[in-house]
Amino acid sequence: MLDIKRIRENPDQIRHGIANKHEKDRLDELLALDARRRAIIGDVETLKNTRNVVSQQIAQRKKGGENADAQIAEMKGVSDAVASLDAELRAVEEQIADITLYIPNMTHPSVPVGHSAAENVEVRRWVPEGVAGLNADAAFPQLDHIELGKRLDVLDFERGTKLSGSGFALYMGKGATLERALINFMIDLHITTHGYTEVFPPFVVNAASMRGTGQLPKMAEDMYHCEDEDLYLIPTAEVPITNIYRDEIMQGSALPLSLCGYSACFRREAGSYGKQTKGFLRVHQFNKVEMVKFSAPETSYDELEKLVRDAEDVLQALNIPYRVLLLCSGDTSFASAKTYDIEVWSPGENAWLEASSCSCFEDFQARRAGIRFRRDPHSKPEFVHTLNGSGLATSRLMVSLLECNQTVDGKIMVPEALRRYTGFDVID
RNA sequence: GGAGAGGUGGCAGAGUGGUUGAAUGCGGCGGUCUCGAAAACCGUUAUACCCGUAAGGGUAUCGAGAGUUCGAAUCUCUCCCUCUCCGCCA
Repeated sequence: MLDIKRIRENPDQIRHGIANKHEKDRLDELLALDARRRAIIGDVETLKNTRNVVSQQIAQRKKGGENADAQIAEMKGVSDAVASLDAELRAVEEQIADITLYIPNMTHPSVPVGHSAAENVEVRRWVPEGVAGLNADAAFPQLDHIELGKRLDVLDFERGTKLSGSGFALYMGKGATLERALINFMIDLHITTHGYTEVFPPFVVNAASMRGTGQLPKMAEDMYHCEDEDLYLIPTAEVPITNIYRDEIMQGSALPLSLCGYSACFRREAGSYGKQTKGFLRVHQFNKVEMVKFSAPETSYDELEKLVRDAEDVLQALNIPYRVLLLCSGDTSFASAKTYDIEVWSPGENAWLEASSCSCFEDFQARRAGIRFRRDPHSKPEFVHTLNGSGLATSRLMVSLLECNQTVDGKIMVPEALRRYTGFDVID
């Protein structure tokens, strides 16, 4: 959510920002409502002031045994006027909220303006020696993760579908162990060498939390919803972890605060038919370790760079080839001001797969969620800047991990760094 | 699922329908005292919005909403949430 004052004072800038993200522009309507709102407030507060003053006088007169019928009659009219103005004000404010909740965050000046993924900018890539399709020819035919998973009996997409429907994976044997090892490895790396505090959040949250991080109202169709309780399955641990401090005022000395946690992630992926859907490429439930930061405004972009490096560290430790993209405005999500995607290499698909998305939201989420901080015990509360990034999602990572480490005889070598977590060196 | 209790400031906890934005205590901040600290004492300590260059002024907020009233933290109704006990259960 943007500050209404900022919109009022820089309408052209906001108009550009909305256009850059290809969202609907309802600014004229909004500005008219805003003007109406302030006019009503001026009127109604004057009336309320008279009411308060005269009510005091009535109390005084009654105390002194005087008659106050004239004042009481007068105030009856005032109260009626207040009631009708208040009703109109509420209606106007509702309309304002309806519009502002759909205004996207403005992108940072360093974000290239563009329409689609084609205009994203690769900022760097990290590729170890001998990667098939990138800096070497394949020495043998590269199997994809589905084939590998089936042959080694570690991934069973057919039975996952039987259990829950398409888009639900079933890990078996060493595949299940590898998944668990990966999660533990990533969390340990972040909490021991990157300074994060571990969190284990609920996987189901209320509507207020979803509104706080921006999933609601816009993304309602993409989420699993429990009707009876009006609760939502989280699409990412960003939601519960960012909302930990919703409607709170943090101490400035606590910033920047870095949290990280694992969660299962649930996404309906409504309307994604026809996109890459096989195997792990697009699933309704996957595992992810999420990093979340709360920062003072002046350091948030430094924190974003660190966040990306923290995610990259995971991939380098696992020897997985990747590239980092700076997303163009049109590909940057609704709530984000600047986003880097990290894509891992899939020899089986001969393509890059998005495995992480690291974003700075500036105060966009903080405004919605009411997350503030005080620089000093006496200073005014200010909104924090929030950031988050996957560190990382295991499903796409698993694709790359299996495919990049396959051997000519169809086994998979476990990366060195993971072995103390898996307890085995090879899947065969 | 059954029965009960309760939601007031950072926390604890008062509050006959009329200077109650709200007593008191704790905590926080500033100060006095001290070589320094503790203790004690004094002072101070909510947020949002509107008008205003500012100084300042105004309005709202005691879980949420509606009602009664000239006037509601206080009375009525509805809803939400939390807690306790019983039942069930990983």
